[in-house]
Amino acid sequence: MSAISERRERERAQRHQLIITAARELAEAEGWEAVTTRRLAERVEYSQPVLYSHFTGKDDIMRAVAIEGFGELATRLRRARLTDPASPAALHAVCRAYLEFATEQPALYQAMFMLPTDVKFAHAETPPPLRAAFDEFVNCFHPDNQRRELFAEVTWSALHGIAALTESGRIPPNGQAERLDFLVTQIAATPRPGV
Amino acid sequence: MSAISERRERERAQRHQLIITAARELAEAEGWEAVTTRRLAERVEYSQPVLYSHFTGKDDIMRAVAIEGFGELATRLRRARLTDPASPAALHAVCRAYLEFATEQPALYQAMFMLPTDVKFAHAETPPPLRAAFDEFVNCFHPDNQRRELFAEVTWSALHGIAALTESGRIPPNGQAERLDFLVTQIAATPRPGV
DNA sequence: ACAGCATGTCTAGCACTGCTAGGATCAGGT
DNA sequence: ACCTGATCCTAGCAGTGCTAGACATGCTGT
Repeated sequence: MSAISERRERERAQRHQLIITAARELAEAEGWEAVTTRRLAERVEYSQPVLYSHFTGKDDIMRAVAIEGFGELATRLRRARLTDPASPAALHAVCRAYLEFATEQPALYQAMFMLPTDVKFAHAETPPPLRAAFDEFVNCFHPDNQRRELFAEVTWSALHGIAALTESGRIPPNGQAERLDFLVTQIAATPRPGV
Repeated sequence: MSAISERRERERAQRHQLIITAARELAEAEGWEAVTTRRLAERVEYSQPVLYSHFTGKDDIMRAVAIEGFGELATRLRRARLTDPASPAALHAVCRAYLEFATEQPALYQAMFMLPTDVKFAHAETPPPLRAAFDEFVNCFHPDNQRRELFAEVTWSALHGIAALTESGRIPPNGQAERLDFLVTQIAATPRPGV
């Protein structure tokens, strides 16, 4: 392997990442429906078919963006949890961090959790960063709690519901803090009949 | 207005409904991405432009399907609530009915709550059936509860999260009952520090 | 009863989409 | 110096939502 082909391989890897970043920026700026292969190719200053030498298609590019997002989400959730590891505070911090992530980067969040995907979630082939992000929720609950996974699953689902409905304009963006407080309070509560 | 033009208007109204039903069936059978204006036109046995004499475009057809769904959802939720109006049981029944609705008719649910839309939700122009559906959640909580709307909002969001993540394969379909039980228990609980 | 108007419908086409086949260009090794 | 293989681009395909213009039909005023 010559130095020249090494350089080529390096450039190829850079271009791979360039495509991912360009797709992400374009989606964040104008939405995923504006991310067409032509515009993307123009943006990375190559012709359209070059995209298909890196990815199998548009879906594959979106999947790459999503996986990049899983890593970032995991680190943000982890940092939030470790900032205040006391029991209910940690859950509250992680949940807030999750909602912030979703609102700050709506297109990225869409690629990760809303648009059709074939990324395996609760599965053996689950990307490790995704599993890591989920585990941040699990770790908010006491290790003795045998239903931690269930707790985490429902918490995550509820947060996703809030994020998704807010992003599509089906829930007013105001009062997010109240919803968050209420959700965390109830999840962390010891069941007692009431209402 | 002659009898003939009355008949025409009647036929036109029928065709309007026919388009909506055809779109809905096609979406339910093969997903919304398979609902193209050409296939839809072929299905109703008219040419493509006829669709545009009834609706402003594909979005408009999907909105019509969604609005039809809001009515059906409202009646189902209402029936569930009235079957067992006692306090926590009603909430449980309504939530279960919501999830059943989402799983039984995934494409319809998508049009209503997942795909981009410009239907106003918490707003003056909200379609009455949608408001009625939401009120079924509100009515699960005691009228003295000054935060009923918040309760309902978060409950709905959590259910939507579960439904959305399940439908897109991001959550395994098994264990839906456990998630439902847990959610309702926590929402109905009187807050007490725990975990 | 008939000309003219209005309504309704269709064929054909536009600009766009994701994706791909084929040829041209250029570097590498012999 | 030549061949080989990889790389990249131009051009094109089938399909998308949507629309303009032609055509036929049937209602209406004289």
